[in-house]
Amino acid sequence: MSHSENTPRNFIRTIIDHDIRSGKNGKRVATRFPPEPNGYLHIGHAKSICLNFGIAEDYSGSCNLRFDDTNPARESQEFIDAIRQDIEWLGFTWNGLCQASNYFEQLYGYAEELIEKGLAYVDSQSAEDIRTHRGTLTETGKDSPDRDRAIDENLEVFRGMRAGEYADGEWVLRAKIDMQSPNINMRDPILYRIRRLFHHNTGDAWCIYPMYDFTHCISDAIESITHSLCTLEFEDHRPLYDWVLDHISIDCHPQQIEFSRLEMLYTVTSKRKLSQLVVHDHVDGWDDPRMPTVSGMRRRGFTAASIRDFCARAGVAKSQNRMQMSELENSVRWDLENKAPRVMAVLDPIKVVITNWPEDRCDEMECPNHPKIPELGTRIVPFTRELYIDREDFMEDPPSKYFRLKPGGTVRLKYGYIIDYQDVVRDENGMVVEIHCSYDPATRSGQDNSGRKVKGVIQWVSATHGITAPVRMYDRLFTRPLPADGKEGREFTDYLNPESLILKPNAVMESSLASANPEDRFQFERLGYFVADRHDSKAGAPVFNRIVSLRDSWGKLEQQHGA
RNA sequence: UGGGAUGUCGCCAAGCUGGUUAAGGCACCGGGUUUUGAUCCCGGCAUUCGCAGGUUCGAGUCCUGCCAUCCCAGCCA
Repeated sequence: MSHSENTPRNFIRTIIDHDIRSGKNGKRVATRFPPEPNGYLHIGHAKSICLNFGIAEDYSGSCNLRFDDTNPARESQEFIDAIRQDIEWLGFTWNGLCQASNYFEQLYGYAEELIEKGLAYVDSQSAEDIRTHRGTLTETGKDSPDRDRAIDENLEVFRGMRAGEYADGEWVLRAKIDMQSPNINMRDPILYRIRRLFHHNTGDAWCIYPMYDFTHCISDAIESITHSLCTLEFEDHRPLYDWVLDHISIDCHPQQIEFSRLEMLYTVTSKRKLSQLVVHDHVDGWDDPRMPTVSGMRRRGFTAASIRDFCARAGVAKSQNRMQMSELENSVRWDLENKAPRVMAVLDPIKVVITNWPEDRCDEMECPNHPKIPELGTRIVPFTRELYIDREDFMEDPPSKYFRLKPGGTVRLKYGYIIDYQDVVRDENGMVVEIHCSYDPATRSGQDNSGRKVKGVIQWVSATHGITAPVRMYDRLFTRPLPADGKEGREFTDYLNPESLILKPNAVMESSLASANPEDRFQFERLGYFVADRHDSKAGAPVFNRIVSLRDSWGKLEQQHGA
C-alpha cells in the first residue's frame, strides 16, 4: 500500500529529502516505531505509526517495530501482543521485530566501555540524595561524593551489580557529564539501576536494567536507523542521545527529530489516564468503543483507512495542537460513504398502520444497496400493513420546515409508497402509540406515475418481518473539550459524559441484518454508520455500535433556533 | 534569576535560501442536484502571518525587543 498520494509535505520529509540529496546515510532511510509495552496504542501512537511506516514506504526504506522494554515493573506480554495486532490491523508491516531487551548484553558492554573511558561511575547515594544533588530548574547540581572513584573500582562494582552482589537500589551507574549543565538531563544521568524483577523476554537473566536514555540511542544505532522520530518532550534528551553515541565505539549515529504529539479535544491521550479509565471501570476495557485507543476505535467501527486518512490530514509539525473530533468523524464518513451498504433500521420504533392496506398483503420492494454504486446490487424488503418508523420522524406539533410525518401531512416511505396522515391512537397517558395513515397505490417506488412530490422521505421496517437487535449509540467520552486541564481543581474523570453510551434496546431493522458478521459495517439510512460489534455479536444475534452519525443539517438548524 | 521549543483564518497546516493577488483540509456561510434534511456539485470564507520596532526597492520569511503557550528537577519511557 502506498500513502504517497494523500500524504502532505512536512518538515521531516523535507529533512529526509535533503539528506538523500546530499548522499547522507548512503541515501538509505530507516525508521522505527518504539513503543513501551505498558499499555495499549492510542490515536497519538497511530500518528507516529503512520509517520514512521509511511516514510519507510514512500522512501523505499525500512521500519522496525521495536519494543522499548527496559522496565519490567510495568511491561507485559499482553501489551506486546495487543500492540502487534493493532499495527497489523492499521495495515503496516514491520521489517524487523525487535526488542531493546535483546540488546542487553551489548548495552552492558557499552556501559563498561564508558566506565573504562572514565565517562561513567557507580554511585551509592540514596535516591533522595541523588535527587537533591541534581539541583533544580534554576539552580545547578552538586557533584556526587562517588564521582571521582577510580576506574577499576567502578568496573568492579558494576560487575558486582550485574552479578547480583548488591541489593536493589544500593548502587546505580551514572554517566559523568556535567552537574552544572542547564539541561537537567545532562547532570550525570542514571544509566543502570538494580531491579530484581522477572522480565517477560529475558526472564531472570538480569538484575540490572538500562535506562531509556542509554538504551534508546544505542538500540537505534544497532538497528542502523537513519532518522529517529520522536515527540517533542524528548527534545531536551537529544544532547544526551548524541553524547552517548559520541562516546562509545559504534559506527552509526542516527538523527533524532522531534515532532508534536497529536492531541484531541473531548478525550484524553495519555497511557496513565487511559489506564485509569480502565482500572476504575469508567469504561469497559482498553477496547471500549469510546476509548481513543486503536483497539477501541476498531471496536467502535472505525476503519484502518479512516484512521490513516485522519493522521494524514492532521499533518506533522512542531506546534502544540488539538484536533477536533469532527475531523476524525469526517474521515470515517468519507471512507464509509463509498463502501457501506445501505439498510433500513428504526431506533425508537412507533407503529404505523396503513389502513387501506389488506391485512395479509406483503409487497416485495426492491431497494438498492447503494444510491450511487449499482454494482452493490439490490435487496428485497417486505412492505406490510403494519410498519415501524422512528419516533423522531413524527411530530404532532412540528416547527416550521419540519418535513417528516405530521398531522395532515404526507411523507414518502423510502423505496415504498407515499402515505397520508389520518389519525393517531393514544394510550391511557395520552402518549401516541400508533399512527394511522393511508397509502397512495399510484406512488410505488420506481413506478410512481402520480406526479406527487413530497419533501419528506423516511425509513421504515415491516412490523411483521423486521428483527430486533440492540444498538449502542456512542458519543464523546467527556463533556469538556479539555477534560484534563486541571481548571476548577477538578479531575478529568469529573467530566465523563454520562451520555457517552445510550442503549437502544428496541431497535428494529431489516431481517437480513440477522446474519451480519462481526465487523460488518452498514449505513442505516438517515441515521449513520453502524458496525456489528466484533465481540458481542453472535451468530443470528448481532449487536450494533454506532460508529458515527450522518451529517445532520436539520439537527443543526434545530439547535440554532432552539426548536 | 535555568534550559529547550512553539506562535500563519474557529481547528489542523503549507509557505525551500526574502520577490506577482498568503496553498490545502476540517468547520462555517450561500446556491444547485437528490426517494438518505446524507452524498455530490458550484461559490464565499486571513489587506494579513503573536505584538512592537528595525533592515530592504520589497519580509510570514532577516535583525532587535517584548508577550503568550508547551516541555524538563523518575533509580519511567
